Amino acid sequence: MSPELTLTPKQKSPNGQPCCEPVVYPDVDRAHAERMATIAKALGDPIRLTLVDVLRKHAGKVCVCELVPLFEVSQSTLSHHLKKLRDAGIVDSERQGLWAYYYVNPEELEELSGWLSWRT
Amino acid sequence: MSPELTLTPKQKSPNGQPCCEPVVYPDVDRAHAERMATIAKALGDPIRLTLVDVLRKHAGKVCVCELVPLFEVSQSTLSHHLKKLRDAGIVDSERQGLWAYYYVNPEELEELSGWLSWRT
DNA sequence: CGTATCAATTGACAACTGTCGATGGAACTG
DNA sequence: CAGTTCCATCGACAGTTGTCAATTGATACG
Repeated sequence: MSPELTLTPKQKSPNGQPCCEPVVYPDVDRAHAERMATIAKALGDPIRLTLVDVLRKHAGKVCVCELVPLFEVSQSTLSHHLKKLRDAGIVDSERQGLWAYYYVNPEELEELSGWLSWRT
Repeated sequence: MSPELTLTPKQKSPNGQPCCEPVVYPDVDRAHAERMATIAKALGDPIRLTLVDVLRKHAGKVCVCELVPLFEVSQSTLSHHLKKLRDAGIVDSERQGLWAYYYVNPEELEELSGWLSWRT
């Protein structure tokens, strides 16, 4: 399964020398990696990932009061998760009277999505 | 920018009633969400995300001693990050003499990648 | 054998996370 | 105005995270 390109077999380097020079470098720069890691971190909790799933599959805005009963956590915990998603830019919300409606910003997922589905 | 489907405008529910029934449900089940969240969490740090980038773009196995100088953290911190990636199943390693070679398990990224690139 | 090298593990520590119950503020109802 | 409802925020708390320096264990060299 693992790629079987025979790599340059390492030799022990002479005494006092570091073992090797770096021969590989990242393709993503630091800012790029930080933005994507922020998004990934926000998705790194089952509740938040499911929230994004619900909001994304439902084309439109969803009231918080419909989201709360989907999970077995308190209302304040859910509010906290929604805030994390907002802070990461993945979702946004809008107040209408008593209710708060949430929706996904699909563009914010694109960078990570593109990187993740990179092929050869 | 935001989807402008006019949602069923909510009415205040009669006293003592909850505001609404949930009308939306997740498409992902709990186990599915947990697996993907585990992967996302592992990618939720810039160093780990960059490590995966390096390992993935380099078709083959990369020696830890080449990875360490790419980042401004100590060897033990990098080892810790590699362990997290291993624990999540994203990478695997192989010892050869003194050296440890790491490589990506691309299949482990597919589930999250597929979910993330979902369209309408 | 003794020394050097690479990488994993340990222990420590501050920072952050997920959770809850309680509180607060805005907006609607009567 | 007084009472309700929805949702965000606060304070607390145990658990996890990212980091380092120091140690350990395996392997190689002379």
